[in-house]
Amino acid sequence: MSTRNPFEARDVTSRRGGPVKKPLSRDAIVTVALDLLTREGLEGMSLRKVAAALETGPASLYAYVDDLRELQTLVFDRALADVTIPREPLRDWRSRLASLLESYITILARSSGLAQLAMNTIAAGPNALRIIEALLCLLDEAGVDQSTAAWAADLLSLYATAIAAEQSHRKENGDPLGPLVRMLGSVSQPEFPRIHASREQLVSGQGLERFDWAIEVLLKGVLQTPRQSHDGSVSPVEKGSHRRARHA
Amino acid sequence: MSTRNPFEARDVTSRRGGPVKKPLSRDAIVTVALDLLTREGLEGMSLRKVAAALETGPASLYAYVDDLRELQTLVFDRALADVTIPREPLRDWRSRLASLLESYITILARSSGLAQLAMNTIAAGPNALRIIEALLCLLDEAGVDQSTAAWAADLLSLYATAIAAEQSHRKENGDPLGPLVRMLGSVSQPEFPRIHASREQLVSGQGLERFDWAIEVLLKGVLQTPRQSHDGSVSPVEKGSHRRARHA
DNA sequence: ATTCGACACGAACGGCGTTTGTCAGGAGAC
DNA sequence: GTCTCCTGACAAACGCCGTTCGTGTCGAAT
Repeated sequence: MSTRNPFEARDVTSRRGGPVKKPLSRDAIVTVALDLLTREGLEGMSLRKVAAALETGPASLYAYVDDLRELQTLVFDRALADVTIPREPLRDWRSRLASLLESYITILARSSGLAQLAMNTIAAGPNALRIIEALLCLLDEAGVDQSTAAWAADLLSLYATAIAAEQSHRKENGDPLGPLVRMLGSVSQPEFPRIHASREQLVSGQGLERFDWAIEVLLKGVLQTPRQSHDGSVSPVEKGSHRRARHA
Repeated sequence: MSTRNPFEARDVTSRRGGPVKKPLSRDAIVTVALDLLTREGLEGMSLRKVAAALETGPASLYAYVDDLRELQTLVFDRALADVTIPREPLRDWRSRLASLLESYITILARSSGLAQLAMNTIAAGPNALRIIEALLCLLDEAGVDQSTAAWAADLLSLYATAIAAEQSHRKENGDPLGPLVRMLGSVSQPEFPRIHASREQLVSGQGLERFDWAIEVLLKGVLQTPRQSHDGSVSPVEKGSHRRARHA
């Protein structure tokens, strides 16, 4: 596998063409693949199926992507293009941050295929960067120092991805709660007393309710937990230099 | 696929046996599969490979597991058997909780195969329940009400799983930081100024450092964010009843 | 002794990702 | 204009996968 940056578009000029079939392009491949992923899940996005949808053979795709993994990465970033970055200047950062994460989760939870892909793919494309940049801006606006914000952005996106996967998994099963509820329902009280007592709460809070609580938790925690300096203490001088850097 | 509880051991008496081959058993299958997963990743745990390691054919495994998915679920829970639940009564809950999560992350991050499996599998087996029960106990000891603890346990385990996956992914690549660093290193400053400024911090803090900070964040947040009751307020009466239930 | 149920497992089916090799078309050089 | 080279297009093939089907064997029950 090459070390070429997969997000730089190769200038490939399609040699195929004619009155009947459209020329292939990476854009078309990613578009079709995302559609298949959304409708049929990760297994529905095989190279064969993508190629068939484009009326060609799977080997043709290798002129545009190195392998399936690269296609998956491109598809994931393409999906993130739909995430809305809130930009109203009069709106408080907290609300905008919650909206950003909510949009992210909504996009990912749209289909279990996408959520599953997100759980296994490093988000490093232009759209992912757009989102991280927005997170960092919002955290800065919240008064979080740059160093802490870096880790907080990671924490928030990790959690958002995990929540999206959880929601999409529940959405996928006709029985929305599925095997987990069956397991919790059959838990023996002497063996697992607290689980037994909490079994309804463990699966409660679908959609926004649990998300809202969790964002509260994460933001409260982040705002009160600046990253420690190397000697383990948070010094007022460090805070001061943070403020100066901001106006540079 | 049946609705049988996969964690209840089927009483299967092996009909195969003899001086040369050991009788198959579910335990042996799961053990071999976990070993293969650890050494060769998720793709290394195919039914064919597991069967070959047991000197049989893949079809033989269907007497013991319904399908590959069930085997994966069993393997995941088996791996969680190694998670250490801290039980020293004189040790404070915070320290024990951090140790529990650290043990969980260590086990999962042991191999990228296991971490990947954890990202795609609902933890609902006996060992997973053991961990959730311990989390709930510790949160109770921290003074967190039952309702909030239910969600907090979920939040903590989601995050721990995601961190483990992140760590295992980095561990797997010889270049421990890999494509993400390359991407961050080539980010353009005018387009993504905050990412550019934070690019080193975004990937800093391997191992315990970032984990310790994140646990601080999550615990601070949880302790200050009880779940709202249905009418949106937290009432002292509700806290009272929580305390009474505790001594019941 | 006979029958039944279930483990054991090879063969086969349909599917996958990827590589190899051939063809055809376009660009560039002469 | 002709020739050569490069590259997109893509069929065929390879090796691998999960699962089903069918057959054989053995032990328990009658």
